[in-house]
Amino acid sequence: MTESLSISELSREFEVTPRAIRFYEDEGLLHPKRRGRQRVYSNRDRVRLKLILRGKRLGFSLMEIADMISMYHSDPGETAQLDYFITRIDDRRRQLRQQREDIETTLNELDIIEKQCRERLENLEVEKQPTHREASASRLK
Amino acid sequence: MTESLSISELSREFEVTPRAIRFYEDEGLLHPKRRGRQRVYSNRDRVRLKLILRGKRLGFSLMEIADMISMYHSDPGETAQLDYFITRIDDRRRQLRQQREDIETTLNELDIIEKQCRERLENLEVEKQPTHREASASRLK
DNA sequence: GCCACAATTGACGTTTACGTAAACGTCAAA
DNA sequence: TTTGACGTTTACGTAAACGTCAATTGTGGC
Repeated sequence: MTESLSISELSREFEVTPRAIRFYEDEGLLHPKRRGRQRVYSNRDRVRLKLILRGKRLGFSLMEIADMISMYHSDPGETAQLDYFITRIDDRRRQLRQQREDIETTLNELDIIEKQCRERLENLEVEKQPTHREASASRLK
Repeated sequence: MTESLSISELSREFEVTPRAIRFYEDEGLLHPKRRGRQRVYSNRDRVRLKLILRGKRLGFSLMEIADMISMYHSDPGETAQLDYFITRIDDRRRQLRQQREDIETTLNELDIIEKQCRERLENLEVEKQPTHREASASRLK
């Protein structure tokens, strides 16, 4: 059941180049098995790649992403390490909340801008047909 | 009332280096006035810088940010341009929504991870005091 | 066994977003 | 007048994240 994929299959599935995937491995973010020289990606690797790409969409650097992924599996033994670990989690959380806030703000602004655009569009439509023709309904181009 | 700032004042206010600010100008994202050779930043420039930094926090490239900022002020005259404009807005919106979704997912995962950490922490505390000492309250280091 | 094609491994190139250093102007305080 | 503290331009350096190209090396299919 543990599907194993070649690099090109994985590449197509996530729309990233094989080069990128190999690069992530060089950077220690992926550790596929090998069949001879060939890389074989397990389902676990797929999940990791998904995490990497999600991190990228959020603008994180590969190092930050590596750090986050390590959180998923690391099992720090000592209390001090656990404390530090939790601190790191908190930092990430703060950062993500900030981003979420930035997104809300930007989305609101986009709404306003689009509204202005649509108004401007309507005005242009009206200008184009200044005659007594009735309601200028939506015109299909 | 239109406060005018020097580059170092602006730099301190937003915690970016003067170098970065000049770079944004080179890239066409800022257009401060000049008093002689010196740059003078108006309130409008401050707002722009704020937008730039917000874009950066969201992981956008300077080019994308420039594009977004242009949306705030551009006044496309033709209908076709307006249509294209609205398309661009929609694209950005889609991207931002995706990011927001990614953030929610990640935040949830962080919650789970932290919870596991805290459980592990409690276990460690218990292990350290296996005697009949009463409730192990919080210890200050 | 041979061929086409996929995969691998270097190695160098490229873009983005600044950092850093050099060399100089400016103005006010000591 | 010297000395900082800023500011400017020019230029080169750099780290990150791949792209690109070449040279090999398997490897499945006939």
